[in-house]
Amino acid sequence: MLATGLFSNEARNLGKSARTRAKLMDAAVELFARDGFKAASVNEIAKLAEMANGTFYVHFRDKREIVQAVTLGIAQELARQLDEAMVDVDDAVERVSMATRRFLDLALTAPDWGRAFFRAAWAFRDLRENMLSFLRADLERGREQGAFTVEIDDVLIDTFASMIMGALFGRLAGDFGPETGARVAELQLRMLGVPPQQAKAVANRQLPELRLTITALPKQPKPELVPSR
Amino acid sequence: MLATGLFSNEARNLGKSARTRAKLMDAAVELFARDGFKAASVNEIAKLAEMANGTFYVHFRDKREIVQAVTLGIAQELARQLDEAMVDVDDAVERVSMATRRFLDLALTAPDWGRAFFRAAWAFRDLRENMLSFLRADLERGREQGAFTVEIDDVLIDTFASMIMGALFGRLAGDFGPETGARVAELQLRMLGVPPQQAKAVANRQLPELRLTITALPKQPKPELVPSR
DNA sequence: CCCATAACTGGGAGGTTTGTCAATTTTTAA
DNA sequence: TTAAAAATTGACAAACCTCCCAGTTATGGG
Repeated sequence: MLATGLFSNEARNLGKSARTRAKLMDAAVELFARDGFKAASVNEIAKLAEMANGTFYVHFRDKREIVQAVTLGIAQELARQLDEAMVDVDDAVERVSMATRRFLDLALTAPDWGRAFFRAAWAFRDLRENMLSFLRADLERGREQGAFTVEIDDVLIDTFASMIMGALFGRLAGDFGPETGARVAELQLRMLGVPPQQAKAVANRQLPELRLTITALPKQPKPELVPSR
Repeated sequence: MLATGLFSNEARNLGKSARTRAKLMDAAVELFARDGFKAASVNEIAKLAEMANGTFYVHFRDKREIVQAVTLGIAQELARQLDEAMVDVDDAVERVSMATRRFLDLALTAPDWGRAFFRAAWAFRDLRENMLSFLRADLERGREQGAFTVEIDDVLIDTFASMIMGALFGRLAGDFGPETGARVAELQLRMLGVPPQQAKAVANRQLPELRLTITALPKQPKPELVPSR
């Protein structure tokens, strides 16, 4: 396995230990995506990362620990990217539509990450709830703005998330194409009480270009101010 | 393990072979529900069914085969029960609401079955698609009756199903209470284009008593097709 | 450059898993 | 009743798993 995975890419300028750790995590993502957390074995992870079995235990106490590191890393990075894409969007209708569409685009950009996230979302409640808190904020904003007529409760939040996860699954399985995100966003807005015509219009609004590279870990605070080239 | 599971119950008047097979399937349901299809081991299934490891292989060629038998059995029985509960309901709005609510009630009546179904629905496409065909029929009926304004396509069907599966997960995890079914049905009807007030009213309509016993297998029209060996 | 220390290796202990099989018990039917 | 057929058992081979550890190699601060 070449060190081309997202974690490795992020760690490429760090020390040897960090690079090895990242390589293991990239291999783990690939296997978690394919086989699930339980079925993926440490042996196979080490083998895919091209190192001896024993090396794994230098960097992780046990399998549980790499599962935690990987799922947390994925969730954080997805949340960060999503958040970044929406910083300057105030309208809740736009935000909700954008979150669904962007999330799907993002997950499809790195399908192994998407698959691993899909598994993690059902398996780890805390990770799931962490992601949902962002969602809740946008839904409540929509009520305040008078855009959503539906009552907001836990079941709604969860249902909304399930719609996204279902779409993610379908996209990853190749059942649906790139237009899926817009369609699901439209259905979500209808559910929330946005008039059908507006729901369709907003959900199909063109989004700014998606930056394709994912850098796995939170970035350095600020790049130096450099005169544009 | 006592022979109290649903498959065993169904097979209690059949020959010894069928009873043993059913006992293994009941044990398998329990473990599939808890650990998933991959993580559950044949050893453990046999142990839980109180028989020697070798006996398993008399009744099933390998693990794949019992997984298939169990998931098919669960899906068929749930579909049968659902269908039976709705034979005399013609209005699509009612049917759609009822399907969601009944499905959840049913799955909660036999939580292990519910959990195994939840896992199977994501893992086995054919099983999933088989269930969805029923759904599609009701949604199309609703369009014909002029009750649903939304366009019906594969993404809609899938999204609709995802909402149900999400609710199932939440119910099984104990996150939500019995009112969840009605709430999700309401959200679904809103999404489909039913006016909010009507959606709420229909989704909260009292349902006739749920028959609590599940008989696991449909009456077998013919004897075993496959010669055992 | 030197060498303390960090990183890595690979074999292996001890456990579990799948699937087979000869021996034994139970069921069935003549 | 009895013998053939069916069901069941439990030991076992072979593969694979997790985690450990003694020995080896690579790294980088002084």
